[in-house]
This record gives sequence, structure tokens and C-alpha cells, in this order.
Amino acid sequence: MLLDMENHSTLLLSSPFSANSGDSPAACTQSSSPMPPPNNYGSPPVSTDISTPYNNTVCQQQSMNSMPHHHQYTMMMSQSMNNIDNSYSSYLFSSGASAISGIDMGAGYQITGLSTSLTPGDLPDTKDCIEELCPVCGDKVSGYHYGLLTCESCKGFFKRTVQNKKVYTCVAERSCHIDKTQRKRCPFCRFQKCLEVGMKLEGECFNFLPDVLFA
DNA sequence: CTAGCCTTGATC
DNA sequence: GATCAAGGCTAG
Repeated sequence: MLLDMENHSTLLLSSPFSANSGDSPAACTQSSSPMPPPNNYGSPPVSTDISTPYNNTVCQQQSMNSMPHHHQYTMMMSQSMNNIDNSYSSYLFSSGASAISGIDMGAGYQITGLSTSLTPGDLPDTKDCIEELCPVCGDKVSGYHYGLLTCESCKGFFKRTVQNKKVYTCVAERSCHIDKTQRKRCPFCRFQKCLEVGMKLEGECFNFLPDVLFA
């Protein structure tokens, strides 16, 4: 967690996106490592054990996350939404308190996908638990994308948003429920959720977003 | 614009 | 060569 904060502060120093509009996200990779280091967002075991099958990996992730259940998730969701509205830029651009809140909420989301099938006492041992659900929309995951297991559509959505620097607005309260059937309805909230669950480009180089995305 | 499939490049 | 993830392409 704290380590991540440091990463964020590091990010602040390099802003490839805003600096070079033509740059591709890939150009943002941090120095030498092709993948960002594991973090508290529930990121994949990166380089440590790539051979691990997705299913197992998911289980491990979930197990690691001391089982936050649906209620917690929901609470954090509404909280984080407010945070994002008011201090998202701080989340990305500072290493201060706002960043901490951002990280905390990220950690709380990693188990999102399970929320649909898990109960507080029911844990990730069973195959059901893992269902390979996208933490953003609950659809079936297609693999690791931008740091975590997501579905193909959210992968593409995140890619388009970041690469094209899309600007979305929420017509509601910026707290729209995102699931497989409603994910198209509010791209703003969908992207919020993508960020909250921990999706990030290599090197987390999308710090241009606060200026553009949440105007 | 979305989402699924395909290609490409990196890594092991 | 196999696997994985990012990005490209394109039908709907």
C-alpha cells in the first residue's frame, strides 16, 4: 500500500501521455520492467508465476483478500465515488492523503467479481467462487488485462478510453451500477470502476486523465 | 461505440 | 515453440 503510494509519486514525475500526445501507452513502460510490480490492487502475480492458470490465480487473489463481502464493497464503492469526484486528480497526482484513500479503495475492490456469488462466510475455495468474473462488470474474464483479470469488453473499453483520451460524463450521480448488462449505459462510471479495481496501463501512465476525463 | 476475434511482440 | 497480454481490426 505504502509502496504503491511511492509508485504514484513516481508517476507524477513522468507524464508521457500528456507530454506526448502521439505516444502509445506502451511507450510508458517503466524503465526496464515490462510489467508493473505487484501491488495492492489485486494485480496478477506478474512475473513471479506466470505459468499459474488463471483459475488458480484468481483463487489465490481472492484468498489473499481476506474476503471483503458485498456490503463492504458497496460501501466502499459509494465512498470512492465521492472521492473520485472531488479528488481523483489528487489520487493520481499526489502522494498525500488522497492517494491513500485511492489505494485503499482499490484494495477493497479486488474481490469484486466474487461479490455476486460470495457470502461473508463462503469462501474462495470452491470453483464457483471464482467464476472468473470481471471485477468491473462481472462478465467472464478473458485473461489479465492492464493489471488484472478482466473481460474482453472491459479490456477494450479501458484501452479505448485511455488511448483516445475519452471524456465521459455521468448523467446521474456518478455512482451507476456497472454490470454485464448495464456497462454500456454509463462509460463514466464504468471507467471509474476500471480504475478502482486497479486497471492500469503498463507503468500506470494515464495520469493525464484527471484533466481530461473528469472535467 | 461496443465487444469479440485476430495479430503482434515479449517472455519463458 | 508455447504462453501471455497489448493493440488492431471490424461486424453489429
